[in-house]
Amino acid sequence: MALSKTLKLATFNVNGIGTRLPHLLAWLEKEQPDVVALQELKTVDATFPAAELEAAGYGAIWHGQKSWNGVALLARDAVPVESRRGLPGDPRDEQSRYIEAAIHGIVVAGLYLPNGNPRPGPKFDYKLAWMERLIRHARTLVDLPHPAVLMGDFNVIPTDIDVYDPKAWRKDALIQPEVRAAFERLLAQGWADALRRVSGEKVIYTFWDYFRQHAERDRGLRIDHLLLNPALAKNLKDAGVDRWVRLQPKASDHAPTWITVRAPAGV
DNA sequence: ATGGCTTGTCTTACAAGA
Repeated sequence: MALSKTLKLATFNVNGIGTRLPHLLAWLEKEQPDVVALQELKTVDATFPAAELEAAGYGAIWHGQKSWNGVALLARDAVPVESRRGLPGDPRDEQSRYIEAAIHGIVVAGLYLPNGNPRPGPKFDYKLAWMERLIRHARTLVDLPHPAVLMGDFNVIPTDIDVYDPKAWRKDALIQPEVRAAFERLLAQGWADALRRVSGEKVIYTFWDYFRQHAERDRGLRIDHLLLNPALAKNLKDAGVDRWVRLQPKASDHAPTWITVRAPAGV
């Protein structure tokens, strides 16, 4: 038997793939992830940089949108086999926030959960409704015999240790009790929060805003998550955040967040 | 309570982000 192979899965909110392509390519080259979920492409399908990613060794599928949102999945030396784009449950929803594919033997859901500010208001209502649709769809994935991951920018601060100053954020949509409760209900289906599972109670941030040198001062939030179904969680090896990407000039406000897993049998 | 900064856009102001 061959030694079991390790796969690295990562999520990265690029905050505009047009501006951030050099950062993305440098990160791919250095860290060599096998599976990547991207959020906030902020570009239409026609201008997604598929050729540049192909040249870097990555097959891709993407769901763009003018100016806002937009998600993609990348596969190193492979092409993602798309199973879904867009969450079921609201045919009128035109925001590009969900894409799903089979990659290297894993069901991979890449998501960009709505921010929800300002609150209260229609954007917060949309966030809560989107979370209900995610919970309903995730129910169909969690008990699969195949490994599955939900990864992306969840725009949810799960607990007070996931924010540098809970009081400063207490009115924000990312920290509201009903948002946290919905995230807890998602986890309660059987999903493992991989960063927490690996790191215990350690403080981990994945986002630092552009104000007051928050990145350099490490005043951040943990809002990018990788949730693993039981079939994948049993293969979890390690997890982390590539904070060095956030400290580059002209960086996204998010850093790539990753796990390593033992590859599924037959991959 | 606000603003601080960054992105993309039918740009020189605005909406949206978190």
